[in-house]
Amino acid sequence: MTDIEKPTNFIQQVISADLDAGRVDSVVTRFPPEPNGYLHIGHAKSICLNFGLAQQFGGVCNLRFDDTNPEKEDDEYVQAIIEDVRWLGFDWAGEPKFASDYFAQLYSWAQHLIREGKAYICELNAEQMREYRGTLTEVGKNSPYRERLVEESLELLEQMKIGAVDEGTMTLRAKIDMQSPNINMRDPVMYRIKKMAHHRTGDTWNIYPSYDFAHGQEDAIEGVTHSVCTLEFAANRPLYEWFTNNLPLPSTPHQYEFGRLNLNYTVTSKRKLKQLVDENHVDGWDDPRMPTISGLRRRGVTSAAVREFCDSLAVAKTDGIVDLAQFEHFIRDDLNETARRAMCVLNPLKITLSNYEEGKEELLSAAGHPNRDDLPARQLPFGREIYIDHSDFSEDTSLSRKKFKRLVIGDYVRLRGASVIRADQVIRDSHDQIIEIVGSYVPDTVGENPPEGIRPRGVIHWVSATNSVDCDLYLYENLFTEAAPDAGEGSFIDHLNPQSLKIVKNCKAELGLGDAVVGQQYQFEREGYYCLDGKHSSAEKLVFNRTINLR
RNA sequence: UGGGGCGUGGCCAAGUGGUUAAGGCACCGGGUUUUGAUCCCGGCAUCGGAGGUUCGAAUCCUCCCGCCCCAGCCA
Repeated sequence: MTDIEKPTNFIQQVISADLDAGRVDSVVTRFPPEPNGYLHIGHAKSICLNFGLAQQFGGVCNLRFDDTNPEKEDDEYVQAIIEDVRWLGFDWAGEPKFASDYFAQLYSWAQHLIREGKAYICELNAEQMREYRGTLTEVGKNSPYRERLVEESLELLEQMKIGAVDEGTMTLRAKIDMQSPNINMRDPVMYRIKKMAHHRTGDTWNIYPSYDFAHGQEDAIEGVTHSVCTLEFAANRPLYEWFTNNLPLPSTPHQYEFGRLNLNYTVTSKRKLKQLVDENHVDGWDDPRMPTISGLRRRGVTSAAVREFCDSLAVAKTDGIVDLAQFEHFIRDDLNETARRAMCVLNPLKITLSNYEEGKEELLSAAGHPNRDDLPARQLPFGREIYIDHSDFSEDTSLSRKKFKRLVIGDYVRLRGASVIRADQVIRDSHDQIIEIVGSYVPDTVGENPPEGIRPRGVIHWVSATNSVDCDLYLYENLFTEAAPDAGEGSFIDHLNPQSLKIVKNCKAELGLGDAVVGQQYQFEREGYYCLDGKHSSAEKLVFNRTINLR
């Protein structure tokens, strides 16, 4: 596509070096979401990175669900994530993987560490454990259970596993260093008791491995060579390495961290997105205002646009906030190329062309796209009565041609794909509101320049008043009024934009839009990009979502 | 404050001692245009600060300043 060589990021450099030095034979990456929510644009960056890396180096990428905490996880999320990754255009190696598939293996590795004297059952409760852990500036102190006998720990772990121990009373901990300046190394928890059914393993287990005890081992089992995660896990890397170094693993993966994506005027935290859904601030996870993959899809954003955007992002260790305008650029860029053109009048104002034969209707042909002839042409019914948008007419005839390239009394304008017309007279109702314009058309100007002396001020869109389809338009704005909804005091909820959804009813769309299908993008010329909403649209009522306006 | 990480134009960034300091977004001019769209042309920084090393530093050293992450039996 582009002949400009893209600079390589630091992870690509590491992989190249590993390949060159023979440290790895082929690349294996993974995208490891926890199925506790829907994927969002931030995940898209990680997905494009991980699957992209595998593609670039001829390796493979796994989709792995990190389902180590049954508390917040659900199969609903598993299915949604699978759909979203597919929609983004990626395919994983083999079947999706699950951390829960490795629970038995993890358990025996835990026993291994106990036997090696590197793990123990601790009976400190949560509060005590916090006290013993120390703080950022003070070292911690050893748990009184730290030197428990191996056999005893082994037996207690088994008791925990079968459900004979109460939640919160015991944990399995790695015996590392309570004096470590890295708090993550102060005897971290490997297993905690949760007498809770797991969405895949049911009630087989009463204990579940912690993220730290699970992640590196999952990577090792799958032969992941480069385990790429976000910056906040950097402090966990020594622990990741401690486990991979102290366990008899089938391979030794390595962790690399990059900066997660932050976008202004939106939130990208599963917790906050879930709150928006749970408190009904939005119409579900796939509300078109949500930065979720499903929301973007419903909004009409193409997966190509998401991919292009993600590829434009730097993979580095800086944590900046990307301007929403950058994402919007890629959305428009793709839609401009792919969206079919159509016309829709949001705020209809009737124009009667007095010199056009009454009862006559002709079919005009318009291009499906200005510079693509592979898209089918459209048929536009044209007659004596048409609609234009109210905002395309002004009574102020002093407006300069340059400033107002639309219709004014006594002047001409080109109807897109049709004739040049002139406005002659304004008709008002009893409240002095303009309800109709009487005008005239210039014969033989369809696809032809008007005669000398007639200079249209501009080109406006229109639709037949007698042969069109009605529809409602959902216009979306940013969900938040603040660039950084999370910043400052108060809740991000306080910064919700009350104007984020505006519904415009009874719009007039060109006839062909009656056959619009979900998943097809349209550009309503001079208005913006739209798509049929799968949730609100029905046979009787067409509903279109505005993906984004034109610049 | 202990540990880890990061600071290049309004935003995202490339840059790994010698280049006129890439590119994209945004913005501002101008041209084309039956979408005030697209497209095209042009404009737009001395690199957090201060010292130092060097013939030469955004790139190396020192000190300072600022921001982010870690004190869940979350991930």
